[in-house]
Amino acid sequence: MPELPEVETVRRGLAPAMEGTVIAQARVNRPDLRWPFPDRMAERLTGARVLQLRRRSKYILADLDRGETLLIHLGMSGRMLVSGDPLGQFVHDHPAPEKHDHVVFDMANGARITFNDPRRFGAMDLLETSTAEAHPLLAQIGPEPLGNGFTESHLVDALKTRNTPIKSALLDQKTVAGLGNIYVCEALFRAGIHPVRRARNISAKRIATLVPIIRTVLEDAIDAGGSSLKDFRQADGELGYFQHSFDVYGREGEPCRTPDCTATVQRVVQSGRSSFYCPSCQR
DNA sequence: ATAGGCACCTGGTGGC
DNA sequence: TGCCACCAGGTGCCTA
Repeated sequence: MPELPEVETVRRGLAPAMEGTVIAQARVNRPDLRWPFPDRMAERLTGARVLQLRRRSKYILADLDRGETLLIHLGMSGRMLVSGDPLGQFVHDHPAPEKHDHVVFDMANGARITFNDPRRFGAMDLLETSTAEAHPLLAQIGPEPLGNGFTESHLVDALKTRNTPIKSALLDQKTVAGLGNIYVCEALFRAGIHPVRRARNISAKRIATLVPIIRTVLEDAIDAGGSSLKDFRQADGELGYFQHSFDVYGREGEPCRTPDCTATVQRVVQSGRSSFYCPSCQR
């Protein structure tokens, strides 16, 4: 479930097993995910110490002590399983290898990180740390929604000329980083904005309301994900997989959750993807 | 420059 | 049980 909150949850789950620790051995079980891995990736990772795990949009960035940064994207189906952690914080024993385990890091502290991705829309690359932000995959991305750069004036300016549905404009990572199909639907519901409306036709005042709403939607989801980390030991160890209660996403035909609203959640397909909304609350 | 559609890939679900 | 159509949390690339 990798939108920003899930990626942040994964980052937080990986941090205690990886930060400050040497990658004793990195192994790759195939030559590529969405793209070929960089040259000699396993060799370049093996023996490197992870200084810090960062997140930019839906990317995880692992800064290494060799001046390189490992970039990780989970795509649609990517998972990071932590096992064998000596602190007993995660799945204790290494589970049997599974289909689609593409990359494995054995850490010097005994932890094992397994990257599993059935659809292989995920990616890994190695960047020079000092110029990481200039990487083509990162350079065009808009402000972090939980950072200082995501302001009402930014969003108003970014959307006032966009002749595309507000749903599409918010999915565009140049507008704001990290939103995906679920949280755009949820944010538009909370803002009372119909997903099909053209962005430039929505008043600046209404667009401005989206800023705190987007922040809150994402923070709520991160809080929910973070709490699920506590369940790791007895759970099956699936990092980044947690329950979340949605107002509209995936609820086609079910009643709107707004008090006194009698409408049912509708689904409309926009550029090939489902949008869920309440036709009464969202205009 | 911007907008829309396609492609990449596997697995789960529901209908016949 | 088998087969098939359809759906899924992302995003780069190609075309108008």
